[in-house]
Order: sequence, then structure tokens, then C-alpha cells
Amino acid sequence: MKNLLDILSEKLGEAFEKAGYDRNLGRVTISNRPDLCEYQCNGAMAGAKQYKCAPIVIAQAVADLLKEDETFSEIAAVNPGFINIKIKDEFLSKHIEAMAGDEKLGVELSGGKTAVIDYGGANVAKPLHVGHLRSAIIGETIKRLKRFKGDTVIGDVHLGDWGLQMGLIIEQLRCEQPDLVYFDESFMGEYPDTPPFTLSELEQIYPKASARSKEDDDFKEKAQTATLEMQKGKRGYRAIWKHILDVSIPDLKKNYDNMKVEFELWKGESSAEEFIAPMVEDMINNGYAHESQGAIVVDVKEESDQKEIPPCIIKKSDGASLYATSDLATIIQRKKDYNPDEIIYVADKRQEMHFTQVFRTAKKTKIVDDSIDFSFLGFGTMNGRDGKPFKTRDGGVMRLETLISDINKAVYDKMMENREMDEAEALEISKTVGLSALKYGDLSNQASKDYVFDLERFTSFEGDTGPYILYTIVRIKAILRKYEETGKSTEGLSLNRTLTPAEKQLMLELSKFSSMIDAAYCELAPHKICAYIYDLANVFNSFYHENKIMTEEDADKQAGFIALLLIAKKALEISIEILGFDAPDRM
RNA sequence: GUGUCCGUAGCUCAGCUGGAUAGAGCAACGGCCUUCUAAGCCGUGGGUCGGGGGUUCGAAUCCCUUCGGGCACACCA
Repeated sequence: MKNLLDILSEKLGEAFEKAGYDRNLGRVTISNRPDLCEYQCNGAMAGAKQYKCAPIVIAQAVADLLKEDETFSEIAAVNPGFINIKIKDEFLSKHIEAMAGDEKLGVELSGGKTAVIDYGGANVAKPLHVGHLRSAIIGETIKRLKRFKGDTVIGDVHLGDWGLQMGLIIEQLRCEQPDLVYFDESFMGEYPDTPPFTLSELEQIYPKASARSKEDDDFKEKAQTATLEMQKGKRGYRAIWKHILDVSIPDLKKNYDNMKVEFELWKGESSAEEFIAPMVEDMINNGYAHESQGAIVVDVKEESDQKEIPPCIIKKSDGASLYATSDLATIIQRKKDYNPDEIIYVADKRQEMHFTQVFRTAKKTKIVDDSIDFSFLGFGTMNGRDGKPFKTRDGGVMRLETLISDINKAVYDKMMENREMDEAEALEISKTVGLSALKYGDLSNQASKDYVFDLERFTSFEGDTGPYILYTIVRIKAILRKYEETGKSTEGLSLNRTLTPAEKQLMLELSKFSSMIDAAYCELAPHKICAYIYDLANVFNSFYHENKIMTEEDADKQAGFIALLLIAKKALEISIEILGFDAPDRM
């Protein structure tokens, strides 16, 4: 259905046209002076030059034409040429009612594109840490948002399981346990089913290896060789690789699950391995790729570039493939499996260059045609309160599990300060509320910017936080529960046609829902959803204080309030569902 | 060095397809609970929108310049 601004703009546009002006001047926006009006149109000022007359003259002519219109309770031309608009209660109320009748609250479907979203970016053998947080949270929200708009979306965690890190682990393992059968060149039998390491052992191997490779060139070289051999299919190394995956993936799943982050695909860089060799061959044969300094590269610079874009390396000089190679091969695979209209990558913004290279290479080498859209949603760094990248107290990388349990603990403590509650229930609720704190804290910032993670602030129950949003929903639920306890039904109620001021404010806010979703969708901007529900929660809470619902004596009016609560609840619940968290029934 | 992003209240951030008096939250201060969860609501104070030019009837928003900061710049991912 049409949103309110479009309806109003159309009416104004018609009036502009009738008065002899361009109808496009009739664009109506939300008032930036709520003390004066609800909506405004600035078209008269924009058109003044074109028609060589004072803007107020145009504005007056338009306003005069609409004086009698049943939509407006007030429409006035104001110097220097604003048109100030207020709408009638009844018109608004009917509009919101129509919205409520729609499953998606008036949001129109996109047209059903198919998209693959590449997010999460976990590495096997490494526990999830805070660096993985944003990709997971933002990616999941984009996925849900696009689904809500009617797209078919496939989320792929795209594990890091094919690069140098694997070689590092193999070499480190060799140092620690040289007698393992995997390193015995002459071994021809079946390798054991049981991994030679536990999860926690595995998690210690990688950091050690990584640190060592930075100081020990010889070790690094060996790791590179091992990587290459693994990629080529060396049996013992592949067996280790398989063990690493088997040990890591269940743990990763569990962790993502705790965050309500769900992937349709658990593929990794390795999954596209079979496409690599033919792809590279094609690129060479078709003249797209050439040798440079021993490596195989594709030139991707373009005339219009403001800066030098280095060539995209698809084969290292030692013959190993790397990040770009597997990303390109994965595009081939995705095209084959899903033929998507777009592929969205959610990754740290520092990787922008890499994706520019990959996207250009994919199009230049005709892996995909121009109809596919690539987009890179780069996010900023999560910093600590000191403004520097988030670290543990001793300067290490904090595990996601630790971060989440810290948050849940903080929420739990605060709950117990203010409420008496059964311990088991409190623990359960603190997880729900904690997740909202974490996700809202992240998503309410613009994705592309760095932000400061402040546990104290995010878990606060005051202000612009997840818990505040949940608290608002809990309040609504409580009233609805009480209403039903009086034996009345919440089905089929009509909104009031004469509105209290706060009631009208709430409806005006609700009317923005569909345009807010559209903006968030087009701009891949989850923070707009957060900003909206925060405003909505504020307006609701004002309404809550100014209108005593349960003690309202006029039963019809009370029913109208309840009808409005249901819509507000739905708008909030749809929104947090997209953001990827839930509201408890009480807190 | 080149490119790019950012600089808005003490702190954390919105606003940026140009519009009227630049908004929130936190922190500070003052009110409101015999009434639906006070984890709330209402109010007060707090700003040369980094600086300087320009375009415009009108600039936090567009252009130029300058200062300060982050990040990226071929064989890591």
C-alpha cells in the first residue's frame, strides 16, 4: 500500500498542477517544526525561480486549493513560502487501520530477487572472537531485512578453511607431535577417525603458529608449503584438515546459534576448490590473466580510477591459491547453484580493496555478466572505551563467548537489583535481554563507522538501548494481558476516530514504518531501524503515561487504545525480529 | 606519498538527495508512583556543526582549501 507521505505528496502535486506549476514540486516531507505542523511542503520555494514569482504566492495558491480537502485539518502558506500541513484524525486513523490490516504493515515487496549474503567469516580452528561479531550481527540483519521485503536470501558463513592458516596449524602440529601418522610419508592405511587434538588444544595451536610465523621466516615458509600441499590434496594434510573442520564446526554452530545467527550454507573457501583449476586456466587461455613477477594476475585498473588499483593475484608464485582465488571460484559456484541477482559481502571495511579487485575480475573475466550486482558492506572496527580496538584487560583478543557471558551477567545483576524474580527465569530472561543489548548496541551505529563498545552503556536499561526497547514491548504485553483477563477480546477492534494528542503522535510515528523499512533496505542500513524503534518506543511511552488504558471508562475508546497497542506491538516486534532478537513476556 | 573515510554538546552518537529555532542518550539539576512494570514520563542547563573561503533567497548538509585523526595501498585473510 501507499505510504502516507506519497499520498500527501500526490495531493499536493495535483494542487500544484492545477495552479499551473510543476506537480513534482508537491513533495511532502515530515515537518522539522513539529510545533508548527505535522507535514510540510517546500516546493513553492524551489519553484519560485522557475516561475519568476514570490514563493509565498505559489504556496498561497496551492494552499487555497486544498483548504476544503477532507484530508487536512490545516493547510497554510507561511513566509517565505512553506506550506504547513496538519492532517485530520479520521484520515490518519483510517490509514493506520489499513496498515494494520496488512501482514507487513504496509511494506511493499521488492519483487523477489535472489541474493547470496556472505557473512560471518569465521575461521576454522579459531574460536569466534569480538572481531567476528559485527559481520555476524549485521549480515544476519541484512538477510532478515531482505527476506521481509520478499527477497530470497541465502546466507553463507564462508568459513576460512583453505588459506595459509591451515598450513600454519599443520606445521605447528608437526612440531608438537612429529610422530603423528599424518606426517608419515610412507603411511598408506586409513587415518584415524578421532582427531589428534581437542577443541581447546586446537584453539591454542593457531595463535602460537601465527605468532611464530611473524618471527620465524623458515617456519612461515614451511607453512606456505604445507598450505600448497594441502590444497593439492596431500592425504595426510587433508586428513588433518578434515579433523580441524570436524572439531571446529559444531562449536561455531553452537556459538552462532546463541546469537540467533543462522546460516543456510556452511560452505568454506575449500568448497569451491574444484572450480579453481579450470577457472585459472580459462582466465589464462582467454587472455585475461597473465604472469607477473612469477604470480598469475588479472589487471583490474580502470581509466577513471582515482588511485592505483593493483592487479588481482589469482595464483601465488609458488602456485598456491589465495583469498581472491577462492572468492572468485566461489562466485562461479554460487552462480551455478543459485544464479543470484546479487551477492552481498559483509566484511571489515579494510577489505574494500580486495573486494574491488574481486568484483572487477569477476566481471572482466566474464565469470558473471553485468546483470549481477555485487555489493560490499564494509563495517568499522569495534573499539573499547579508550577508542582503540577492543581488547581484553591484558591486551588479548576477547572471545565472543566471554563477551556474551559478561553482558548476560551485567544484565542479570541489574535485573536482580530492581526485581524479585525466580533465579532460573531471571537467567533465561537475562540472555534474551543481553542479546538485545549486544545487537542493538552494534546495529544502532552506522555499519561503516567505527564505534565504541561500552558494556556499561549497552546493558543500561535507560536511554537508547536494546533493553529499553524490550521494556517497552513488555509494557504493551502486560496491558494486553490485563485486558484479556477482563474477559474482553483483542480481535477485530477499531481505532478511535477522535484522537488524544499522544494517540495521534503514536499514529503519526507508526505511519512512517514502511518508508523506514524501505530506506533501511535500499541503503543496507540497520541503524535506521534502531533509530525508528527508539522513536516509536519514546512516543509509545508518552502515550502510555498520558492515557490510562485499563481505567478508561468509555469501552469503545478503550478498545481503540487496545487496537493501537496491537499495531505498535507489531511494528516493534517485526523490527526486532529483523534486528535478530526477541522480547520476553516480562523482565 | 596516493587514495579513502571521519571531525556535530563534557562523553557516545543521529541529522548530510540544502529549508524555518542543529537533535537524542549518558552525565548534572528539578518535578511526577493509593492508578496498566518509575528499567518510565515531564522539565532545566549545555553548541563559533574542526578552521577558512565559495555557490545559494537559504549551508552541519554541495564545491574548494587547510588542520587533525582512522584505514588501505600485489603474492595474509
